[in-house]
Amino acid sequence: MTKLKALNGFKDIVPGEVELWQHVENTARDIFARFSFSEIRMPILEKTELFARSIGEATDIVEKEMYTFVDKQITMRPEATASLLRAYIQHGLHVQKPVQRLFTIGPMFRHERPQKGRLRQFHQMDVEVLGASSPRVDAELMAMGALLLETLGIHVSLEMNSLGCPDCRPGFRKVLLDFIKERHGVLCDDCKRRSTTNPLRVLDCKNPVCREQVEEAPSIQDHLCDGCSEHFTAVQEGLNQLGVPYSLNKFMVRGLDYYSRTTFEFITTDLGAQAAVGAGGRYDGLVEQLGGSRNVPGIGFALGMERLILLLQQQEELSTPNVIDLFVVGLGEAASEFVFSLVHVLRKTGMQAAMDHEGRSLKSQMKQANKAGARFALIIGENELAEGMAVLRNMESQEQEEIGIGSNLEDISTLLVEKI
RNA sequence: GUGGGUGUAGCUCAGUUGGUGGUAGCACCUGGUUGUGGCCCAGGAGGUCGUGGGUUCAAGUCCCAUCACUCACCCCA
Repeated sequence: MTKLKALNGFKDIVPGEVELWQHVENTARDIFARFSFSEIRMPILEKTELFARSIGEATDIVEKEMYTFVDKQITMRPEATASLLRAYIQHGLHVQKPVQRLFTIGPMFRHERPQKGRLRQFHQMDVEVLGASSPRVDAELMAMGALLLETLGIHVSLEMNSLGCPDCRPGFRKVLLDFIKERHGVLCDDCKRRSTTNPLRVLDCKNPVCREQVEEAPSIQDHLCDGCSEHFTAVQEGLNQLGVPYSLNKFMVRGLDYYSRTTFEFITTDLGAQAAVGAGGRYDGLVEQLGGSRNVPGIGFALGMERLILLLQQQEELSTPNVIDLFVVGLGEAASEFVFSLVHVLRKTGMQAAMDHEGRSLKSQMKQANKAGARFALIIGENELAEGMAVLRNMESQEQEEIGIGSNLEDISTLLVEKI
């Protein structure tokens, strides 16, 4: 029989590792709550059309990376924003509150070749603000992301750009295309292709030759319309006011079609080829494009959880040893049976209690208690059982005392809660 | 889709010019203590050497194929 394994690009998160995930999630939930975000959870399957309409028909994600049930026209979400907006529109959340602040945490699916920090099922923490157009919200959101990463102890840099809007981007695109045409011959093959598919992408090519060529390229920041320009300036002022360090990157482009104006990335150099641990931006036309009300601006970003975890793991081996309250040792069949009942009563009172079910020796059970991180061990053998007492050992101080135990388990439980 | 690297115990890895699979480390079990954990010591268990073919008296080692994993390109969190 062939061994069954998880699919390529799909990973189990096992005990010892899952604690780190919980830590990241708990920290995020705490910070999101401080910024008045509410959680929303959406299904993983959506109509294929939703992603085609939001992310863009011509993007790599939609063209070749989606897990789609072709016969049913449904797709496992490759990102969260589209689903979240669908839910927002479907439930008329804009009516309940003019500004909705929402976050969601969960798995996303893209059929790419896996590599470091990139999986086929990966997890994102996704944050969106709907109905707010103020540049202060852009700054506030970036400040929240920066605070979360800082709280987690992850060192990144924040880079920002503006992609303009449907009014000014086409103009810049033309200027850029002219610039590219002049150097078309020396650009790499990928960029030759990009110059027709998505010229803005040429700006962030990693090829050294292209980089050099593009150094002198026109900056979109010089071609913004008045509205976009004012917004861009105000976002920077907001970041300055909040003391959030950032740098402007005129080469930064985003891969999804829906972005407008502000875009940003939290960047690291410690993840191999994967630079972005988080990225996002404004998408003012998207709600309307998906059939929602007009003039509902939006902005949001996503953090890649696997990437955060990788960074935390390589920054320091932080081990969170498990700790329990009490390990109850039972020696002999009669004592074990008694302990079986006692442990359950202890657990009902809220105590983290454990025992051995294999009838092992005292020494072995003490080892288990130690490994489980028990603060106390309660030893009950045949003698103790007969005499109505037990030995309570403080595992750290090694002090032990005899306590009287009757047949009433609740009384024993109460006594132990006092002692421990 | 394209290119590179790696497959030996649950994990991390040795394995020489081809000559019997490692007293290796971590983890696990038992004992050293008639009923007391961590440290130490002794012992034990654990393997189709990824899989299939080929060369050879002999293959973990050389050759071919295949699968898996991994890193990178593309793209993205």
